[in-house]
Amino acid sequence: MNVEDWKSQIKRGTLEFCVLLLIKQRPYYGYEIISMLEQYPIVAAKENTIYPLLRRLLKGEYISSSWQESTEGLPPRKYYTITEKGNEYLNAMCLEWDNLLTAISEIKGALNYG
Amino acid sequence: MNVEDWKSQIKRGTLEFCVLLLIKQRPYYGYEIISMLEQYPIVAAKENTIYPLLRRLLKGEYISSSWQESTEGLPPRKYYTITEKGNEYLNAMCLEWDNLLTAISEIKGALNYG
DNA sequence: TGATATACTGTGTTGTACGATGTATATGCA
DNA sequence: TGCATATACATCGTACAACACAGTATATCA
Repeated sequence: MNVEDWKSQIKRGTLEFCVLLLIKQRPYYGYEIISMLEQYPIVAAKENTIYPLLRRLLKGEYISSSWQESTEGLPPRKYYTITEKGNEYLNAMCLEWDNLLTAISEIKGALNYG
Repeated sequence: MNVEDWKSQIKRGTLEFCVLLLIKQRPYYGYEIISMLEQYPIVAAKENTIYPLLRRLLKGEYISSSWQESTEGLPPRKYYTITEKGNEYLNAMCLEWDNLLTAISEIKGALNYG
């Protein structure tokens, strides 16, 4: 039990949240998601985490996928698009995320006024 | 995979964070922590979650405990106090928590400007 | 031959949340 | 006496996401 372990635990759920927030914006392909998240070490994750996550979201029909040929002779890319079900899921997540921020903020506040 | 599952996942790490934030304020006993967290459904947890968590924190020496007799004939209470090591751990968590909020905020921001 | 970018797969481990259940003390009610 | 309720702590087993480690495959460029 240390801060590194905690950072790994805190990603549970948050990673899924981040990925859906990205895909809601526009279609993303897997490698692109990994690169985007790398910018933020606290939510960075490698292939062995992101691809299973994308597969779970596909299976739950929160996202859909389609292959696109690359223009520069690169391997084709699988683009992921959010579905209507995914949008509803994400909206529910956003509400719960706000609840979480409120809860932690108030618990922290008790440190000053409790 | 649904919002209820996600709420359970999001508690990973956050619960530990909340418990330490509470205990930093003043000594708390287990049942009191459970009652406090019940006020916020997103971080609410039962005995089977909180007591193992407290035992892990004790084992890691992030908190210490002492039994106190109850004044009204109720069962004795085990009070938990944060240690110096626990304070350092909590400070590191606070920094990472801010990183997380920044990351999610910027990823959300990409929805508007990206 | 090697590096880089893209894209996906598989095995096994770890650790936390949580369902279910148990132990124990004291009060209140019929 | 019997039963419910509140308080207070504990144990057992399961599910699952993150992740370490490793591998497969295509295509470009030096």
